[in-house]
Amino acid sequence: MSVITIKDVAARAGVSAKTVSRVINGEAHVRPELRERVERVVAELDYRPNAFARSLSSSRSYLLGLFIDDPVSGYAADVQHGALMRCRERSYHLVVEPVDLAGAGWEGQVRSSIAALRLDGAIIAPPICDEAALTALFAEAGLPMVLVAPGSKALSSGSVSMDDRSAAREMTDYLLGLGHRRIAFIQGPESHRSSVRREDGFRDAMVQAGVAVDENAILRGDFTFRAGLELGERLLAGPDRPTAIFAANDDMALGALITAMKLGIAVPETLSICGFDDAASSRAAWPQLTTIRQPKAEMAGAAVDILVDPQFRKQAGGAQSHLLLPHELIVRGSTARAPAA
Amino acid sequence: MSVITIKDVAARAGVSAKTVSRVINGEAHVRPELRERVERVVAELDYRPNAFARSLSSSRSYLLGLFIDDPVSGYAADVQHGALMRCRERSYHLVVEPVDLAGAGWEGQVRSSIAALRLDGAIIAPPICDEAALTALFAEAGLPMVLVAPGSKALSSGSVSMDDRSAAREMTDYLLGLGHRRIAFIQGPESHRSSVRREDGFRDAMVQAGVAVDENAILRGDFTFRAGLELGERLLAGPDRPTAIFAANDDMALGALITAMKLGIAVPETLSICGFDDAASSRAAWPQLTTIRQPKAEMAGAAVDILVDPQFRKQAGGAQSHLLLPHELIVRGSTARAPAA
DNA sequence: ACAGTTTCTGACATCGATGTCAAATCACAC
DNA sequence: GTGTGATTTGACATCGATGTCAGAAACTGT
Repeated sequence: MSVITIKDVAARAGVSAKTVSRVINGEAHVRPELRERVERVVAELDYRPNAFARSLSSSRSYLLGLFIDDPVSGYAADVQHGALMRCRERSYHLVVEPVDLAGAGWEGQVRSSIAALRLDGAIIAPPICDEAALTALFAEAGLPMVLVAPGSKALSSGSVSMDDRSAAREMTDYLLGLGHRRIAFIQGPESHRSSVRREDGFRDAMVQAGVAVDENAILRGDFTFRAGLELGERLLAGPDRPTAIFAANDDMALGALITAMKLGIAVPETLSICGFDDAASSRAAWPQLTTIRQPKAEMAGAAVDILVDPQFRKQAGGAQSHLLLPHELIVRGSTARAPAA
Repeated sequence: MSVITIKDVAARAGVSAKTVSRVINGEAHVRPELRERVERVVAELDYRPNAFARSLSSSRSYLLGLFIDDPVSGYAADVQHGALMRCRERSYHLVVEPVDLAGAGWEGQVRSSIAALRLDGAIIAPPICDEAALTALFAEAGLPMVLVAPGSKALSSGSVSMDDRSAAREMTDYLLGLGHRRIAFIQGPESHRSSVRREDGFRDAMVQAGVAVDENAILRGDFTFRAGLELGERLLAGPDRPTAIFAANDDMALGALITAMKLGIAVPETLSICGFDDAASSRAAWPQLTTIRQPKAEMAGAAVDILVDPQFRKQAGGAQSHLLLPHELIVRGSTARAPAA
């Protein structure tokens, strides 16, 4: 017999299939003695329930969807890894679905995933978690969802985030504490809402310290390394250059760092640079980047928990928990006391 | 009615469920007229077949598994992306399963995925595609598999790879052509078989050019950035330092690059550095890395094709095609003519 | 026009689990 | 020993599709 079914187990244990089912799913109302007998047979035969049959009858899929904009980015990889590990612990599986909001037909793609896979829940990564048209699709299907680091909490979904604003404030305070006054800020794309919060935090700290914000030193990039290169050049080529650059993500900070090198500006002696994310690449540069550790994997793991835990799942209309995870300021070699001049 | 089933479509089109099924699956033996009618109703109702029911009855899951060692790496991300896109085109789904060969219990995990998900096929990424104990598990389950860039072709599985040896030879020839003679090679871990091929290619070129290989300048790293830092230091700190360093992957090349910077060695003027992979990070450094573009996404896509195409699937014992995809030498700023001295 | 093919089509069983519900068993008090 | 209520257990229907197979319809060629 190539595949072992629940009936085989039942026959061998001398009970009904239903009882075996009860044991497997840890339901109550099974005499300990029987339970043990069934468990032994399950182990003996190395029986594994067929997920499809189970899904079909229970209308639970044991599948979570991770919807993500750019699955190639390091950010995505960290989120995915966190989700994957937690899924594994809870014997769920993860289906990764790229969503290209720029391309046509993404709605159909998403609809199709929802309808065909009968996902038990959706995890939506930034920046697409801020896209109302997307979340509406899930809401419409009554699919519980958890947003990872959304710009704002939605009513119809759970969320897991960090406090971007406070984190940015801490970083700015740290720079101010090092004596920096001319601090440039490289902002992320407007569509990435949580990144907007970072600018808020930056301004908070500056205002509170009574330091004027130079609006010409607040630039907007698209989170890419290339943007960091170009905006870095814009900031550093002219006169009155800043003594510190704070970029809203690591890739852009790295771009600025490389530009500084090209221009022969010493980092951190003459210029401090810091990022945000603690991407893998932030350690793959020299000097290594001072940055904010964003708990990406932890957020994803928590998202899985919210979707899987019965206490959350029961909430009609989906999981509605909102978790805030702690971040951490990581000081590395790219920042130092402001130059004396 | 919240969920539309095949019966709804059948009723509305005035045919049997089986006929609808035929239309959906593009089977022959349906009168064009009926086919069209059914298609119209499917579109009208926006019907999507339930994947579980389908899987249960057809014992095909429309699911492919991607088994990967370290899902966080950039390499993994590229492979995954390639597989994902192709899956989407062919309306398959991808389940990513991390396999930690170092940890205990990975066998059980994999077995469980195979048994519970009834995958239609497995894509196995390097370096674990070279692990006989792992592939044996799939073979045992009769699950078709395709290895991505394996060290050697197995009989029981398909494979998709690039010619690592030739690629390394080309790179070495290129360095030799620039006048370099003292060329160091940073090798990858022994377990990563295809990387061993890169050393072969390096030696081929050196021997063919009649240049002696300095065995002290062939070091072994573990593919990490950190290894590149340390081995780079070992190569560059002493006397007789090489004029070029060829690393078996980009992360290590990057490490070496940073070390050179720390030591104040000008790249590429005094030292040329090149990598292998064309990882995203190879462009996020300055100077940008000369490297070999490995067709990662294409390989993964081809793996999907092999597993999905009926012509391959029919082969008893699994897909056994072996594809070789072209690579490309990408010259960027990190290499230059050897210094005159 | 008719037997012999070939091409369509649908009735029904089936995949392997879980939900429902009623029957069987047990525990305890009187 | 019997009645009451709680706990265990299993028979059977069900989820939504596809596989099988037999019958109906449409073509052959003579």
